[in-house]
Amino acid sequence: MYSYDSTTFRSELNQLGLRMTPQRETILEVFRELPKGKHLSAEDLYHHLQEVAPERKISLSTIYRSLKLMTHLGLLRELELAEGHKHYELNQPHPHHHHHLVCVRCNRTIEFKSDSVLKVSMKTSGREGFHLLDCQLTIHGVCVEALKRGWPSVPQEWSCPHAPVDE
Amino acid sequence: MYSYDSTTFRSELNQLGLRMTPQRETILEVFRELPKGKHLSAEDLYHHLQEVAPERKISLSTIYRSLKLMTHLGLLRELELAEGHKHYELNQPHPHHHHHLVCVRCNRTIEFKSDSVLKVSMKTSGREGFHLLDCQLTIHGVCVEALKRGWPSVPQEWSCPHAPVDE
DNA sequence: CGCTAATTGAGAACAATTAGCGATATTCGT
DNA sequence: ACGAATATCGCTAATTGTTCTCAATTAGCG
Repeated sequence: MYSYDSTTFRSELNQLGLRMTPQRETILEVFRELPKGKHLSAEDLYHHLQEVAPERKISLSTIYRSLKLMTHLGLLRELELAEGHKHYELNQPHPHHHHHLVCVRCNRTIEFKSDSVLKVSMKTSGREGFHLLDCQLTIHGVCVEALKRGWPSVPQEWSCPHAPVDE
Repeated sequence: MYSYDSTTFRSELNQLGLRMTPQRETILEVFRELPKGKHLSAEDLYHHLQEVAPERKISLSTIYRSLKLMTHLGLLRELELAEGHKHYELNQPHPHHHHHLVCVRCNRTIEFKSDSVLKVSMKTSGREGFHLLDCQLTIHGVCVEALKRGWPSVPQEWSCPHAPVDE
């Protein structure tokens, strides 16, 4: 296992004068059991619990509070994948750390890994004297399916097409 | 000048059956004159106009509509810098294209450039058959000042510190 | 110039998130 | 274990950022 377990979570909370609660434990558990590549919004999590384990239902407020806390603690990663609301996933260390490619038309999301992005992030944060927490490369594009479907025309002058041509 | 001018904007609009309006022109102008490294939210833009050029005041609805349109057209870039609301800046082609390093405590934002991120993005989108629109690497960290000020402790097990150690 | 459809402004409507507040439950010292 | 101190919970109401509705206006084109 490569990410937080309940015990580590508890001691980290206690170090900060915070407490472990069944709710927090439940939320961590849900994220740990989430299939790879899935991420949940607050609502998603709320409904998921209601369906899968109604006896462990957690109020929306608590969910919001916990997601924020756990993100702040580095347990979770907050994703902004252009769907209007935030999504969360476990924040995993290196070999599992990944980024996202998103189709701006159909919202399809693909995960990918990149050591060079990690390196750039470490180098940059180091140079600026930052303590690195997380780095997310989000690529926006249009997938072939969406293009075929004749979605609104794609403009010509984008930033990335002007990227260096070598390599 | 490396980005859209009003004329290009107009013809692009017209090609799509849309119209150039004083409001849209004003908004483009504001962004073009914005100092490097600054980005505005919808509210920011609204108030900026009210102060700087009250006679050209634009309604909030129109601002939201225009920001969305211009982002969709590729003129603007939508930034999610963890401040709760979206910020916008001109979307600039290669040598000016950049990414952001953000302090999660004080919200200070530093821009930086990276060819390797561009390359990763082009390669990844190409491999998945995506038409590349924009790529943004956002690094979250804590700056030294914030650390010194004794902000809430920083957790130990982060994702990026586990990154490959070679170089 | 005049027609048609895109656009605007104002406010209402929305959806996601947060705050306030008693009631409850976890932690820690004993 | 027990009990005090206080973090946390769930509820509801409030806020925030953003979108929608619709009548009035205006850009684009012949």
